Amino acid sequence: MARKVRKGDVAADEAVYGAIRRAMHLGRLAPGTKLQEPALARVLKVSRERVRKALHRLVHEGWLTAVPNRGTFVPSLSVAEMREIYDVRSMLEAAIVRRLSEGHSAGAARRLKAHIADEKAALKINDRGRAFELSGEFHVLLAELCGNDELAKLLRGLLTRSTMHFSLSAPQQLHNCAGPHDHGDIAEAILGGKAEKASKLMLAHLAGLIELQSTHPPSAKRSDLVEAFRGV
Amino acid sequence: MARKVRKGDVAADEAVYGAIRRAMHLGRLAPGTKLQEPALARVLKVSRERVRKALHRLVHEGWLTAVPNRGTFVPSLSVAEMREIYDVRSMLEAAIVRRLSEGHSAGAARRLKAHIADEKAALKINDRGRAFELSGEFHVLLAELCGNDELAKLLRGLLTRSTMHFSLSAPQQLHNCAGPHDHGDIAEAILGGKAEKASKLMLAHLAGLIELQSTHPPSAKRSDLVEAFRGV
DNA sequence: TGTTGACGTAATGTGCACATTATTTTACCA
DNA sequence: TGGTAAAATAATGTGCACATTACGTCAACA
Repeated sequence: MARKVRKGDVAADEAVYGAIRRAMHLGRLAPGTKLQEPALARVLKVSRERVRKALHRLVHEGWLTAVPNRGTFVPSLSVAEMREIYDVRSMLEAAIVRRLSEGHSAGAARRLKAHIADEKAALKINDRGRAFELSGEFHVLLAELCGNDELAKLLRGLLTRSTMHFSLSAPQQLHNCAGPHDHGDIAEAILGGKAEKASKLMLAHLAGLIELQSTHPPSAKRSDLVEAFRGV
Repeated sequence: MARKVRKGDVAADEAVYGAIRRAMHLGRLAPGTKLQEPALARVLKVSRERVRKALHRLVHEGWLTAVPNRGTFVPSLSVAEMREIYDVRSMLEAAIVRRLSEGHSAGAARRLKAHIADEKAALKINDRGRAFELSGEFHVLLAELCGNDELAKLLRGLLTRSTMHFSLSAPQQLHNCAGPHDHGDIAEAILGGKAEKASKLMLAHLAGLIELQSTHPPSAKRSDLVEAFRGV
């Protein structure tokens, strides 16, 4: 990040924004942690204003919660909120797989097969981190294959928010999806044109994720900022 | 708005944000209009920093588009983007009415009936503005009746974005919904427990809206800022 | 006359200093 | 010793001044 800072440097903004998001995604920032602007500016080696801008953006996007004159905090997503998000995802993703089952391009089928192969490979060599990442991207991929950018963007936001409190609690020993072969089954149903089956499988898959996450209540301990942003 | 500006004054921020959103909703700001910070600060009688904050928020929420070192502009929503948004709405709202048809509380039924009555009353006395407002709220109401806050919040964003380029082009002589009795029919199907029929009606309703909006291409003329924010 | 170049003006982006508020520490008293 | 209040400290919020960039104007030249 040792670049010359010029006017309108969107890369620096993105770097700060990305660093915080990455730290959250890696589970380095426990819910309830206060993100102090001076401390963050020191750790990330940027000005306080840049930190402020990134924090405001993250608040607007729902990643963080701001309390006036108090500061910005990592939210403690309740189980109820999580269930609501999964509920919305169920509506959208059921419609997505149904639509894909009823018709998709040859390129879509190829990308889908390639992704499933990647996931299996990652599981085979026991690469937890990669498998976790890919399992999340699977759901985004399905949205992208519909050819609707708005849909993909929306689902990406829902996915990251729904997996947030999960990855915040215990990201090391988790797998992003209940059954490792769930994705393969869903893809198979889509490629076979079985709309109802694909829809049912997706709903069951998401229901399984809710159960899995509900059993992992997030811990209450606060995180240290210097530790959290080590190498992100 | 003649208040003493104190530390952490969230009301002032909200006022600026609301003024811009209201001006857009009223169709005062034509697509392509540049929102200059000094001019806005003069018109709204606030500091430039406050305007900047509001603009950044509106950009992050998708209402405006920012070009680095160039400024912030009222976006020209293409027909393709509009269709994508309506596509997502179709997925969600079909699921919503299906769910409501399969079961809802007595209070939900009462609120739904009351809303339909309000809409009919507004149409009867030919109150275009009120009818326009209510017709939009109908869709949000359905989401709210599901008891899922995340869902309602999401749909509200989609609704405002989808009606944006419409209200930007010719908001005066428009009705927000294709058939004036569409909402009544949908509500009737929901209250009668006819899930499939309600779903079909909603999809047809949204399809009609797309057609209606596709025939109204937004004008290309720029807006004057002092004129746009008169009394908002 | 059309085009290109430089210059002046005005906008955006950023860091800094200060005001205000919250939090912690400390001292004092019952 | 426990509790309360006040002062010190540190954080957030805001306006301002300056640097940088884009845009419009005008003149010179082919």
